[in-house]
Amino acid sequence: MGRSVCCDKMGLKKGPWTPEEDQKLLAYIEENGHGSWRALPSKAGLQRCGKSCRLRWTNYLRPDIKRGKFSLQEEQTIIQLHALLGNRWSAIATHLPKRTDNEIKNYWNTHLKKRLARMGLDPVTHKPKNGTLLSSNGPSKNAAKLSHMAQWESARLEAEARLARESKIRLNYFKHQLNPSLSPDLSPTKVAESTQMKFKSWTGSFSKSSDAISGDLESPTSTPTLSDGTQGVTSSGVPQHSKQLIEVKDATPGSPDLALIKQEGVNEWKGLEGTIDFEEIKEGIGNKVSFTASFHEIMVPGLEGQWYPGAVPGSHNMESQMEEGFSGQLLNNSGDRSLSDNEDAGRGSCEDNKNYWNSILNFVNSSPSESPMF
DNA sequence: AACGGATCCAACCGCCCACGC
DNA sequence: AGCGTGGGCGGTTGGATCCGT
Repeated sequence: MGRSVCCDKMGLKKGPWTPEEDQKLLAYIEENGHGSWRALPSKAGLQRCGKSCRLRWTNYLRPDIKRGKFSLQEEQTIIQLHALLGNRWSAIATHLPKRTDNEIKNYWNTHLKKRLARMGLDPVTHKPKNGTLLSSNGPSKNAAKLSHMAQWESARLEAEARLARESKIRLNYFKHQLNPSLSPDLSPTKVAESTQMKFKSWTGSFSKSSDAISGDLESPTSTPTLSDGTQGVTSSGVPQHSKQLIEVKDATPGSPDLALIKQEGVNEWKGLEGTIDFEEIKEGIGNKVSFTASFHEIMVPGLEGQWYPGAVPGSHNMESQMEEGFSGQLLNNSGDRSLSDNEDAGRGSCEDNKNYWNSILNFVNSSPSESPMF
């Protein structure tokens, strides 16, 4: 497999970046985007390799990076996730908004790892080194429980991470709906191709007068019918078009929010839990404006091959929910989960789980002045 | 003040994987 | 199928800074 020629062999600069280099890189990316990292340095007038530029951008210059001291909450998140995921810094970083994997990795290596070691916990396994910590039932039994819980949590986190990725893609998709020029690669088809998602999609034209939209919708194409009577999804994720949607109201052109729709043969209105993409304004006559629109209801996979609407029901702040939701739920649920999970799973193990995290966090939360270990 | 060890963290290195040809 | 390339990831390095003696 080919390997890119490293920087020094090409006579390119290495080492710390100067403010001038940062400025050049920032200015170029702000104007052109990064595109191909390999081609970027010459275009931006930098004597650096593309990889160095990419790292500098992703770890330092990117505008959505939070720098500075880690909060207590962030520390807790890192410790919890590291216990479950190990050194998978990028996976951990997905749960810490605005922190880079490199920063988290450094913080772990320089602060948290040592702190755990001082507390008598193995930084790799997060288990007591001598088997005495947290032990009320005997070291071996406790260790077995911890291992078992860690396996469950790890599996659960894998699923969480997958959902988080999908939500991120969905978020980008909504952003694409708002401003396609910012994210040209996030068309419905491309998004669906890149993840386990499908789109119910309708296309039609209608007119708007005053604040409401109503009118007939017609479809340019025919589509397969699903078993539940809804329309237009292909397994490949390529949107199909439907004749089913016949009326629309309470929708705002350009808005990704909810709309009320009524399907053929159905009397009641229902909220479209997806996004509405108004493609063009065709004409305006008096106070009436006609639109050509396409509607995409995002479907995400559930268990046993079922598909569910992917939007957040009733949400009027979909974006913030998707950005904060999973990591927030993850953390908040670490204790509450024990009360809401399937009771057949065993309340005792849930309590152990809660105690496990509490015990870790109690130690971590203890300031040096409060703990004899520091 | 000077020195040396400890700590921090930006940056680099090397491996891996996905993708296109 | 094999190769070249781009990019992501985790591990490591080394210069800068801090801190104790």
